[in-house]
Amino acid sequence: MAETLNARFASARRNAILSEFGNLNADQLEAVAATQGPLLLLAGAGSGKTTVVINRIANILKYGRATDSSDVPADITDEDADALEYLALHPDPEWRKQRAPLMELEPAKPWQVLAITFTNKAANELKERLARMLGADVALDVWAATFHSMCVRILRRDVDAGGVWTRSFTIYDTADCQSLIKRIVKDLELDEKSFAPRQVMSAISRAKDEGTSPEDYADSASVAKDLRRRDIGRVYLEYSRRMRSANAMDFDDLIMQTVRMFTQFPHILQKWQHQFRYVMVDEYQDTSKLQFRLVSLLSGGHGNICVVGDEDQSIYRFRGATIENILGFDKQFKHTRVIRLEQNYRSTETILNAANAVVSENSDRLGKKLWTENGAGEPLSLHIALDERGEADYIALQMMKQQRAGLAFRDLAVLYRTNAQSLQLELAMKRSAIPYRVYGGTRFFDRAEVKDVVSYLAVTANPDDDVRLLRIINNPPRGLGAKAIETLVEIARAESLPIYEVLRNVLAYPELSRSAAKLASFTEIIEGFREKASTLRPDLLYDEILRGSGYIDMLDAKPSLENETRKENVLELKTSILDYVARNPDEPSLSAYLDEIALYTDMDKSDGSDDCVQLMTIHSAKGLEFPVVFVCGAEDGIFPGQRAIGEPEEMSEERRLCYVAFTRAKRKLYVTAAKQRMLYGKTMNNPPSRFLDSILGRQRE
DNA sequence: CGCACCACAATTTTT
DNA sequence: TTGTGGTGCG
Repeated sequence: MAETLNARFASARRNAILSEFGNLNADQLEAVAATQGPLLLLAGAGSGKTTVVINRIANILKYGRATDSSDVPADITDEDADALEYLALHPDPEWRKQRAPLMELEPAKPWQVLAITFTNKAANELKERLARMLGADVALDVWAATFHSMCVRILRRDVDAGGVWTRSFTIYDTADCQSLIKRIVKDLELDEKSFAPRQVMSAISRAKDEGTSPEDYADSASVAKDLRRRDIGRVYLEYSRRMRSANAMDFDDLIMQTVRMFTQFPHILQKWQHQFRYVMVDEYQDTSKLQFRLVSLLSGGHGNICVVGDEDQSIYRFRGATIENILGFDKQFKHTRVIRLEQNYRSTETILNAANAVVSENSDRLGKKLWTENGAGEPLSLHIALDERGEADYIALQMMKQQRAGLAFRDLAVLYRTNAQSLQLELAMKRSAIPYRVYGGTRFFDRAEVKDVVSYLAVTANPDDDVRLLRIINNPPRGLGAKAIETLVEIARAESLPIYEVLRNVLAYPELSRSAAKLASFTEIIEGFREKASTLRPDLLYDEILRGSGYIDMLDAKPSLENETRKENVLELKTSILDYVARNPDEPSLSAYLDEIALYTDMDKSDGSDDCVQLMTIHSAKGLEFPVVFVCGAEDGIFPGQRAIGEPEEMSEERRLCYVAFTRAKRKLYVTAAKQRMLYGKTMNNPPSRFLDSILGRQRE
């Protein structure tokens, strides 16, 4: 008797709760309800994935595990079950509120929910949507973050346990790391041509991803008698040393050191495992091995791990992402439930068929077929122009047509494989007077002048930051010659000290006597900033730095158009500091601001407000949608790229990239190519993309 | 120390 | 073709 009441109650409870999440299809509801244990959510493009993620979190926060458990309170009655059954059918808010306690089963606190996203932008959107649903106070306490920002938060609390880094460690961006590597390659007297910073860095990055230490790396090289690997191992070792000495971490370190800390100190791991009752990872198809390790560690306490992704949209292999994570999830986590979201709400049948046709040639898939109720819609337009200029003009012409037909410019997007293709498109937009915006390209924080002034801030926060210190020690010029700086660096190396330590005791080194006065005056400037940093608000400190360093004076000294732009950028940084201060009025700190800009390249003013057509690479279009999409450069050699042809793995990724490109379109898709194209000063005659054959159902021999 | 000139390379990119 | 980075000269 009690048995049936309990079952009736649990089932009614589930229905009552789910009735609150209207507008979801059966699969989506299933996903929202599945709160416990490992869950693999295969969400095709345009399948309402984000909505499901938001609602699932809301369910966890409001009702805990109630929709996924047969546990019921001991003292329930038939009336209670009746009430819930009534609620499932009659969405009366008053009633619902009254009966809420009946529906709850250990609701989670906001800070017990961890939602890892691919970008900061996505994390913010998640928080905003949660705030609208549940209130800002709840949303703010949910851990919605990228892998990197989550790790920073964790490390800032606990990293000092290891005794290597302090909690005020500095984050190096890619350019900082490359300049360090370049210096090391020089110092080790390796050939700078065959050890390009870029390549060395990606080798080191791969080693870190595989959990290989510098020592192991060098060992494996000597076993294999691989000379190049041995040398890279030497660079890797020295790189790690100097990063530690500078109290700095690169992006990979943020994750690797978190994993290391967790393995080394089980009590720290347990603390975090305990905190995160629910762990969610979005864009799981683009996670790396190291990230997988981190996810398994973090979710190892409660075992509630939900990953969301689409193996057909895995497009970041070049960056260490491994599609194996999503393909093997159900083997890594026992008793995984798999839910597929295959109904597409975004595109027409025509568009989906084209996308499916291309990606269905891949073998590394879990299998999934998108379908839609949207109907066939407009036919695809394929256009092969004479050259890239003709292609761009065709696109501009079609854009004008679409606009006359009633679409806004912002509804139109051009997607290309490589940034180099944007130039001709821009020119065509200009010729046709179409307002446009190019996404990507050089970012604000990558500009030299911005890096300079940020370096002043960074050195003020952490004077052991050698890379940034070297960037500014003679910038603006202070009469320090290359040899003086070289001597300084050598002393620091010989003594295994940060450069700044040598500077502080400059008089103790006779080799530096000739430049001692100049070095001391630099040290004095920095000391002055450091003193002020403890009392001054970051924006005021910044004013002080611009003046005290002589940077603004330097720009003013030689008025030119270029220097005007630089000054604008330097002042724009102040805007960003002020913005940070406004968002953190209680305790604005310099180091927290530096964290933010290290992890936030996305200061991009995303004005959806101005009416421009949008030009971007396919990669940066991931997650976006547009009524009309132009995919250009559909030629073998461009898309798929030359490097991918003949490489099955790479070809798979290019097909997925094509799938991503096509599924951005809601109503109409254009695919264009050029018979002849100038690239890097060379004219090439590329055949039309093999992807066109897939779309048209043709075989190529 | 700054500027001019030449060589050279060059998917995709967020953190 | 374009941009960047290194070298050499004034």
